[in-house]
Amino acid sequence: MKHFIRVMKALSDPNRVRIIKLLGRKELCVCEIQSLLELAQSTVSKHMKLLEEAGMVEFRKDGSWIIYQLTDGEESAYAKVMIKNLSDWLDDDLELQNMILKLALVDQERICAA
Amino acid sequence: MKHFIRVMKALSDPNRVRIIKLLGRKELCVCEIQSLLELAQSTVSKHMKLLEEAGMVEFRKDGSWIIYQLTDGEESAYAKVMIKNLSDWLDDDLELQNMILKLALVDQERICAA
DNA sequence: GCACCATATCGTCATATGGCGATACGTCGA
DNA sequence: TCGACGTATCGCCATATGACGATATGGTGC
Repeated sequence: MKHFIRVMKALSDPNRVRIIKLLGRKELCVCEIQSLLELAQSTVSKHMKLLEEAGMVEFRKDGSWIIYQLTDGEESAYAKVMIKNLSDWLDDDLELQNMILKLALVDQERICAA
Repeated sequence: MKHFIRVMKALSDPNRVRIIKLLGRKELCVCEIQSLLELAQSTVSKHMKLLEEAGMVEFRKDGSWIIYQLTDGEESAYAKVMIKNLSDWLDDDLELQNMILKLALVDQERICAA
């Protein structure tokens, strides 16, 4: 129950859902997510921590960059199913579409906040 | 996005998830849910309203009883999928198992709080 | 060592959430 | 009509949540 609730809470915030959708397209570092969502860096950092604790994202380090990607879902069945569901859902969301357009600009090089 | 968030928020509370699981077994009136979950009647009523707004439950009247059941999911694709998922999930939850045992006692007649 | 950048953590604030009791509404039976 | 029961709504409170800025941490490069 606890694990399930954690996944549901993780997906109860529009910005976190957007992060999942964006990561479905491409792995991203924190500052890119910050730039795409137009949130304070500390806010994004907190969101990523929650998503990680829910088993939905994982990260690797590249220098001082922390690069997040969706998990394969081996650790959390709930997270795995929800990631799968979300890959089909919400593609008609306008705000998300705009972010994905911006994401295309990042496609070649990392664009960070500062 | 709004609809999706509404479903996720509806499922972000353990008591509401328990209600969904119980309704998966049997339609129930508010006072039965109140008795099974051991919550105040006003609390249950509020939960049911949220679940209804998320498109997860619907109700019919039987005298002064309001009898809730899971929706068929025609109005909300998100609710439909989550109800389907939950039918397989969380069966190992102990608190839920106890409630289902109590539910068996209600199987023949309605047992209400007062 | 020192700046600089990316990220995490902390403190604070406004608002949302989940709980309760009190009360109002609606139905049924006497 | 009145009382009893089932339910909904309201007001209140404690805690959780999501946002921010300020500050700490950790890696890069000079």
